[in-house]
Amino acid sequence: MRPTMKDVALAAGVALKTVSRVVNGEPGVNPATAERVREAIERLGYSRNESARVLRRGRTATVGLVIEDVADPFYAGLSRAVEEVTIVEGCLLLSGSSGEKPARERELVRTFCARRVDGLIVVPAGDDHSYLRPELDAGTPAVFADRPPGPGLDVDTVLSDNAGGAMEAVGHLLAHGHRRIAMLGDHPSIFTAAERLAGYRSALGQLFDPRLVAMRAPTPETVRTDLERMLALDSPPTALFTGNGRLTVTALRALGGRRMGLIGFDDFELADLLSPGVTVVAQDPAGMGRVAAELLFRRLSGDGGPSEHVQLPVRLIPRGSGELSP
Amino acid sequence: MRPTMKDVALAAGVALKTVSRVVNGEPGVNPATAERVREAIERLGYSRNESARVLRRGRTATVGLVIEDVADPFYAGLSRAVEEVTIVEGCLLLSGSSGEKPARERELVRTFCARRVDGLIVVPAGDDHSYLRPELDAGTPAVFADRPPGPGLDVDTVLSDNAGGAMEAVGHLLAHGHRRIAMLGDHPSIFTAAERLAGYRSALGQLFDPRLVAMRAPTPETVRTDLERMLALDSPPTALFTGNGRLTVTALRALGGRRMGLIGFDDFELADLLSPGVTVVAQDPAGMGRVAAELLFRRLSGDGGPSEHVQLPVRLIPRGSGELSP
DNA sequence: TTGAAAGCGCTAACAC
DNA sequence: GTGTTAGCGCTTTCAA
Repeated sequence: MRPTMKDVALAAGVALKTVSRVVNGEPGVNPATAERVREAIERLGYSRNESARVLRRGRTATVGLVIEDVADPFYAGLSRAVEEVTIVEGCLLLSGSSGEKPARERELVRTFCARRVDGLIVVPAGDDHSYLRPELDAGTPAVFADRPPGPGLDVDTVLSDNAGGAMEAVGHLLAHGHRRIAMLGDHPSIFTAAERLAGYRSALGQLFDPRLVAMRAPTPETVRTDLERMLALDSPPTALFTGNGRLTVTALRALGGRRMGLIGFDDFELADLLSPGVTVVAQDPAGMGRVAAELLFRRLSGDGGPSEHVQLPVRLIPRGSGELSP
Repeated sequence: MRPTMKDVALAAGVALKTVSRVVNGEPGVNPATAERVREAIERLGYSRNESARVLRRGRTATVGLVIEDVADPFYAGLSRAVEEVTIVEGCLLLSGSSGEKPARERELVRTFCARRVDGLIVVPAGDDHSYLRPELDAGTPAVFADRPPGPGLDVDTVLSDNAGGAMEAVGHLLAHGHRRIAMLGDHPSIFTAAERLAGYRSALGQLFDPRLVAMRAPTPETVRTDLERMLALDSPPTALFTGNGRLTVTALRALGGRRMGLIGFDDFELADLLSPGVTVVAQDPAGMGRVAAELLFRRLSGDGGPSEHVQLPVRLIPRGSGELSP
């Protein structure tokens, strides 16, 4: 069907290896011969079969990326940054969304490994990564982003300063006079959610009140219910800290214009256009992707040093909602 | 390094072919033998080398997706839908962002083809796709989404009803009493931008005024400049039609709370939370991705019928900004 | 039910 | 400079 090197060699009247040399830009080919080969390539519409090349060389020039959901702006930004670095390094990106399901994460990683990706960047959904052991031992490096791997796996990680960001957010609300500060977070089995809860708690100290905390997978209904319950308390919250971008938006809808101190973890588009503007603790998804990818490519180029653990700073952006008084 | 079928065969005391049969679930293997093989596979941590398999079989079980930018919510939604279908079909997704650069689109397609993807889904950046001819001839089907291919290429397409949506938007503003309706759109060399401009123009008829139209790659500065120019006219616009999601958001910022009729093409998160809510013509990015992917897989399973051209409906969602009177 | 041999398209190692 | 040979790990074909 498609022409092969052999076909090109035949057409150009040279040996197969000469075609290979031309295709790969190897030195030591007579310019005239090379020209003849190039002409045959053009004429036959030849393009190198990468599968064969990969099989022979052992490197696929492909990186696998497992995230939670490409349709989530945070992970979309991360993906784009990973892709950017990957392209520069001459590699391609295989990617897949786990949808927060450990089984799917595992399935994706397995599939990527069967395709012999050179390396992996994983935003884990589960917390048992023992299945990665053989792959790591076989020399496929992995970098974990956003969340660390389960116990027993010593790999590079790139995480945001989740606890610090939450502390800063709550501290900011405290500084503006709030004493009853509620938190809506994702299920604490998710690393980032647990870290942010820890930061929230430590910033509140004595003021901590478990009735002002709701941690579970958010839907419009659960958020509404949780908020209503809290607002019906004897001393209701005057401010709210939301544990991720989706929660912030859902909470804004549930609040329906009710005036209340609010700081959300994660920045989101249009946060500045709402009134009041929404104060957020901004992460840097693109930075996270870039750093993770660069770390991976350093490993791929032979860096065998001890595993690195990068913590990315977060940034509080005051826009109004976090500066309301109680 | 990694164990091969040969290693497994040796360990299990069978021939290589028997291992192959077990790995691929082919019938006609003695259960006891199969068990022995499985045990050896487990013990050695064997996993099939897909590159070798691909080389032999000719099919990669991989689909290539070229979009404009994963970090754009529209394309992120499309990607996720494509991924969904792809996974169900047992394939993997290679994807890349063209960043609206024809050269990069071409490069990505080339690279994907060199990896022998089974099929392609392309949101084109350029309008010359003659380079795809050899790939199509070699039997790699392609589906174009969001925008059609350049002239001379007869492939399946999945497009939104861009002109119809624009007409509906402008008609809606007219019905609410507006007569001076401006349009901000992307550069008309982009298919969707041109189509939406055509719809705008045809809905306006005699009311069309070229001074109320600005079509160019949007940046905060250009949008601000264009709007200021229009608003300084003797009879300034009382309403605005924006040609895509990014433009809508940028225009909202530039307007800075100024009360003005507004309908944007593309829905966006939080459009309902602004005040007034932003009326939009919503596309269905996930539907587009799904339909394109399904079309591709129908081709892959042998459907050789004439090329299909799906047009997806759009939906006007009134939220307030499009219902303001002049 | 099992196995031996050939070969997918390419690159590495070595002649010439 | 150029060509020959071997073999990457698998599936296909055919034989036992």
